Order: sequence, then structure tokens, then C-alpha cells
Amino acid sequence: MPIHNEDIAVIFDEMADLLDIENANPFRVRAYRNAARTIRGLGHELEQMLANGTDLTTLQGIGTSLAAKIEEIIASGHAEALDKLHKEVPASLEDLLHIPGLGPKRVRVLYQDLNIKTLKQLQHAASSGQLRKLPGFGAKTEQRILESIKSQRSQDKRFLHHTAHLYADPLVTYLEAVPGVKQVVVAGSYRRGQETVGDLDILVSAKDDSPVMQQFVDYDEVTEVISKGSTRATVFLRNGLQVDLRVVELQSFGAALHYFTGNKAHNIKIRKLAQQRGLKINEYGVFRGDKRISGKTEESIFKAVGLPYIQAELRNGDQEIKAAQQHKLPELITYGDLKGDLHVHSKASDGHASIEEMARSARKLGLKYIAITDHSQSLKVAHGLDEARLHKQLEAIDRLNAKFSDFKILKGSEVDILEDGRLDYHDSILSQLDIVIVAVHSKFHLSRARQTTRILRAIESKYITMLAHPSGRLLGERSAYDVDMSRVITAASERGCYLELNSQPQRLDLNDTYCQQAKQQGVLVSINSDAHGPADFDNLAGGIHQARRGWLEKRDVLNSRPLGQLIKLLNATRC
DNA sequence: GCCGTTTTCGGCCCGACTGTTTTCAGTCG
Repeated sequence: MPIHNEDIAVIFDEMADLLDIENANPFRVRAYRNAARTIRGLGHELEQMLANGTDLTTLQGIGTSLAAKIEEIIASGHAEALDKLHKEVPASLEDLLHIPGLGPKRVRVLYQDLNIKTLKQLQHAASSGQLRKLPGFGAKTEQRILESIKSQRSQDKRFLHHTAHLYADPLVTYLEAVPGVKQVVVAGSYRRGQETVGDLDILVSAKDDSPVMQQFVDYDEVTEVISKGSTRATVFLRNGLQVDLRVVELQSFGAALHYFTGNKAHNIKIRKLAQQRGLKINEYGVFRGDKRISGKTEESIFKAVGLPYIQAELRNGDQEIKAAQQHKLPELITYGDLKGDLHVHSKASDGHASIEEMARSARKLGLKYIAITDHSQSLKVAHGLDEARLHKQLEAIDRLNAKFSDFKILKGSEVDILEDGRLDYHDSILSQLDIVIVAVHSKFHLSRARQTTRILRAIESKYITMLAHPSGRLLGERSAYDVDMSRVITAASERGCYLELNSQPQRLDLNDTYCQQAKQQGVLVSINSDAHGPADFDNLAGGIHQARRGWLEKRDVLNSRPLGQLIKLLNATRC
């Protein structure tokens, strides 16, 4: 069975948790956590790197001991050191760590003094008032633990970026209207454009006498106030989203924005660079001794450590700092660079607007072309078009195009890849289309070998233009099907076709890592909305975030091309 | 457990808030 990086990272995280509870050297604990973080951000499978003879100790935070453990896990599927820890500390204690307010020290007390090992035992002890007698615990802590178990807040719920946006936007508007407020920005993973966010970090600069903190906790969506100080507060909104508010002075705003945008690994690296220059960076600025030398803007923070500005989406503490030092940062694609959308449905299949409505909506947003790509005949559930209906649609598109002088509707289809890799229409049909998107909509559970062969065969087909939502995942609902994506990207490169970055909020697929691989192999990516109605064109903004996290520039994106160039590139896929 | 352009030993990012204390530990981000 292949061992993925995530499997190894999970083991190291668990070891860190258990060592923490064991009261091990905190820096040893941190070493495991750092290693887990490094591994998650690698972008290449460790198993593959090892097979290629890579020396793992060259990786950040991996020394001889952890490299040996990685090899052990890849070879055997487990780590003896973790097995040993399990004999000393019950694995279930890890669950207790996820309760807000419970850290390693208190979990250790719970286990040693009351032999509490599970959430259920914890709930029982809290209900019967036993916790408040423990050292370091009190009645309030006991109450909070009980409430948190009841509300299942410990489940670490994450929200789609798209969903968080729906709540962030009105809250920002609300805060901006508070007297004395000068600036409001949502930082954190939201600003970095992550697919999902665990909470919202909102940064505000305001006059000293501004009532912003009080107004924040009085916001009518707030159901619970966790903490509230003079510069920081934490609340929960009705939908369970946690929101942290921080208030800083204008002169510190850039430093705070950088600090609270993160990610953590990025911040730590930037701080270390500062240390090497005899400087100290915190959320209030850059300091030499006690003297603040900058902090008003993010640019000034980067400048202080000798770096050019690094876009928020790139800040994951992995490659971006080295690239910045070498002046090799990408000039990231922006929303305005998009010229069209190559994956759009109409009500002929499972969309809910006419082709003309979709075209006019796209045109209104400034796009110059769309491709109508309704589903093919096998996808009955989405009213896939048979050959006769598709023919009629092509004629209708001809008639519509005659109405536009500055906009083009391309003829396309989202063609099902059948179980054996054949396509759902004959070549004679496909040859009449401007664009053929192929996609998997069934048989998600094939073995890795069969799924990969299936998709590679589809890519080899004479008329295909691009592969849509290549991994098939739905965030929070369905994981990716098991496919060797690196082979798919290489095949697309050799075949000379394109890959989609589907902008639906729960897809965002290709993901960032594979976008970068596609770029490295010269495969153009198309950022498509997969719109089923006019409002869905808004999804493109999320696709842009994802593309930026994948280091894509304008030149790497197929639908950044004006129509004339695009058509040449579409024709070039016909082999 | 990792790391090193003063170091192979002795450091390791840093500050706010809460609750339980009586000056601070634990937790969190």
C-alpha cells in the first residue's frame, strides 16, 4: 500500500501530541510538529523522493532521526516510536487535546489524577463536578469543557472559503461603519485564499476611544463571546464560525497584517531572517533593540529582512522565501486577466438558464467568450444530451453568435469518460465541436491502476481539449478518486492538451500543488467556473485564489488568452 | 529533535487573554 505524505504527517502530529502530554522536552515536541508541517507542504511524495535516492535530511526540519522514522513508516506502515508511546499514553487522550481550553498539561492532570482517557469519561467527570477540584482547574473551566463537548465544537469544523466569504463580507462592512475605525482587513487563511478556513482573523485599526470591540461582540450574528480584551476578542457566530478580532494602531498595521496572515511556518522563517539581521519582528513592528524601525505596511516588513513583497497566497513557509531571495517570485494571475470561461452549462442539461442568458451574464462581467459544455448522453441524472439534441444545440449557438459582435459562444461538451476510458460520443460528433472537455462522473472507486489507465486512455483520444476537475474531490463530502496525478500531468504535457482548475467552491481542483506541477511541465491550466447559472460566474474569484496558490501566472492560464489566440490553442490539441 | 557564514552545545517566535492564583501557568494563535 502506498504511504502518502499525509499519513506520515499524521503520525508525527500524533507523536507530538502524546509527547506533549508526557511532558517531553517542548522543543522535541515542536520538532515533530515542524516536520509534519514540512511534509504536508512538500508537493512531492516522500515515498517517491526516497525511491529516487533523495537525502531526506536536506529537508527543512528533518534530521537523521526523523529521516529514519520516515523510512521506517514508508517501509512498514508504522513507527515503532509511536507504538511505544501508545503503551505509555492512551491514544484517545489526543481527542481531549482538541477541546478548547485543554492543552497537554491539563490533559495530563486529567489522566494521572482521575484516569480520564475518553471524551465520555471527561464529560461524566465534568458533570459531577470532579474537575474543579483538580489543580489548575476551576468551576469556569469545568463549565466551558462541558459546553464544548455538548456543542461538539471540538470537531474542528472547517468552512469552505466561499462560505466564510458570505459571513466575512457583511461583518467587515459592519465594522467599517463603527466610529473611529480606520481600516478593516480579514487576514489568516482567508486572506491566503485557502480552500477552507477554520476561523476568521479580522484586523482593525481604530482610534483609542473607538467602541469597535464592544460593537464587535454586540454584532447580531454573535452567539457566544469566548474572550474580550482591549486589543483582542474571540466570538462564535450563529453558524459555528469562530471570529477573532484584533485591534492595532495604524503604525503597526502592516506588521500585524503580516503576522496574522501567516502562515505560521512563513512567519517563523521571516522572524529568523530578522534575527540574523539583529532585528526582532512581532505584530507591532520591526525592532532594533527597543526602537521600532518599521511596521506600517507589509512591504516595510519584507524590506526589513531584505525581501521583495510576497503575495499572501504564496505564504506557506515552503518555497516562497527562497524564491523571493533569488528574485524568482511569480507575477500571479489576477481576476482581470481572465478573458473567458470554458466550462459552462445551460438548462439543456443540468444548468438552470438558457445559453443566451449565460452568455449575456458572462459578457456583462467583462468576459469575451464562453464555451457551452453541457453533459453527454450517458449522464442521465444531469439530462445529458444525445447526439440529436447536441446537433440542435450547435445550430442554436450559430444563431446566437450572429447576435453578438464582441462576444463568442464556443461549441463544446463535457463528455463522460466511460469506465474503460472510451468517450461518451463518437469521434464524428466530437470533431464538430470547438472544445471537448472530458471528465469522470462515475465509478469513483476503481483501483489506482485502473483509474489512472482509464483517464490516460481518455487523454489519448484524438479530439479532447482538456480534462475537467481532474481529481473528482468534493471538499468536505468526497475525497479524490485514487489516480496517479503526476502521470496524468505528464500525459497531458506529452499529448498537448490542457487541465482544468474547476472553480466550484467545493472542487477547486486542480489543487495548488498540481497547478504548480502542471506549470513546471508546461501544461496550460484553464480556470473555469463550471457555471450552472448566471450567479456561478462569481466562482471564478475562488478559482483565481487557488491558481495563485499554485504559483500560476497569466501566461500559464489558457483562458487568459484573447479569442484569436485561444482558438489557435484549441485547434492545436487536435492530433 | 533540529540546527549552525561567531556555535557540534545550547539555543529554539512571541504576545494576549483567562482563570486560578496572589504573581503566574496554561492555552491559543
